Amino acid sequence: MANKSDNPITEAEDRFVTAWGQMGSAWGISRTMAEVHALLYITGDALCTDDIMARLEISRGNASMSLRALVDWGIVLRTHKRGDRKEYFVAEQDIWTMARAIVRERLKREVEPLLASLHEIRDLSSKSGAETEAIEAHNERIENLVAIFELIELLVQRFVSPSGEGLEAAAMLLHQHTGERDAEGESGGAGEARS
Amino acid sequence: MANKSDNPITEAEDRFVTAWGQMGSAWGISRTMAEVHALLYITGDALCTDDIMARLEISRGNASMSLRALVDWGIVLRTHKRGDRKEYFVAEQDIWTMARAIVRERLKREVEPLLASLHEIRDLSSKSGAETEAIEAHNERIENLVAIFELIELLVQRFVSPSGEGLEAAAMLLHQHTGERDAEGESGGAGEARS
DNA sequence: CACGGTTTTCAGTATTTTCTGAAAATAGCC
DNA sequence: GGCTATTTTCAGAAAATACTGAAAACCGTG
Repeated sequence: MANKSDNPITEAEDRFVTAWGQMGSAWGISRTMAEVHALLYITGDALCTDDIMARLEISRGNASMSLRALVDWGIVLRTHKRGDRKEYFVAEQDIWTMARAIVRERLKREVEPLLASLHEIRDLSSKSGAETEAIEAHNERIENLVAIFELIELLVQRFVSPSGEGLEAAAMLLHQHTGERDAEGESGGAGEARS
Repeated sequence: MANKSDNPITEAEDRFVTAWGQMGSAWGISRTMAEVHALLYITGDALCTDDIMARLEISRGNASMSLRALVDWGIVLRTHKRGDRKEYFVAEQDIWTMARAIVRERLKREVEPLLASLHEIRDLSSKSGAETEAIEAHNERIENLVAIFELIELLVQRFVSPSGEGLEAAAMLLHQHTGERDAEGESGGAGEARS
């Protein structure tokens, strides 16, 4: 068997794994977790822990923890092959479903706690007896933050969460609404992936 | 002079600094940088390096580097006070301007490089002579990624970047478009902050 | 152009985060 | 239940990241 860079597809996969891993770490996700996801997504295959360990050269523990996290995020699913005791993992292939899961999860983990803090802070601030100009300005700043994050939460919930569909529609709507001036042709829309 | 938690506003400020710092680190921004920004935003004052060092208990070097980064991001501005040699810093107070700056910057730093990689990977992938079903599926996955990130880039550029205004409008549009069903009243919209 | 005040830089250190590897838990099978 | 294959956990190690402090650079002034 030849080198792993024997064909351009494998090379492309590796490059994608690297790029996605970097993106992930810039967004506060562990590089390895993003790489595992990248590998599962780009190959499209059901891989077992050993496949992933081998391809990414990581330990069993790391693979196990990353996979669990990805399953928790809802962008990777566990599967089995008949007659094989091992667990296999597949990435969600529909890119909008994936995007929704990611956005939903980040909302839950980061925006909601922040909003909870902001509400507490607002209560605390309004307890201040005096009503100087400085205090009013402070309160207004808090209000503005609460308002923008509530708006974000609302929008995300509307387009991303419950029923499912909607994000694409919104994207298309905006796309249309602002008028098309893109250079490239409409080759391969992002909404057509198989689920 | 009393304790620093002497009044609820100061307490609220500290809490906000902490919450914003946590949010920042979940999003791949250094905690301190986010805290410095939080402090400048929430106080609304022009503070000098020493003020910030004292309030956040950080070193001069750290303060200097964080401030520079914030200025680079375009969400903090340098100012001066007449008859004072020191530099002072103020946070952008308009929350939409701030949001636009942040989104724009992240697009530039993280989405654009990813897209560049994806384009290279696409070229690489298409070099594969053979056209098996597996290869076609691989190419389609890459196309889907390119499409979704190009859409994101386009939307962000449209609403966030050049002319300036637009994000609020979009938000309001969507807000309207999906029909209002929020429990709370419309107290204090996020768009009214002074610049 | 020398001086005091101010800011920046950066080598070294501290802290945080991530990863490993082996032991413990779990799960299917006979 | 006992046996083996597989997965999970987690204490400690390694790597990455952030922070400090002091020296160097900068900058307006006399």
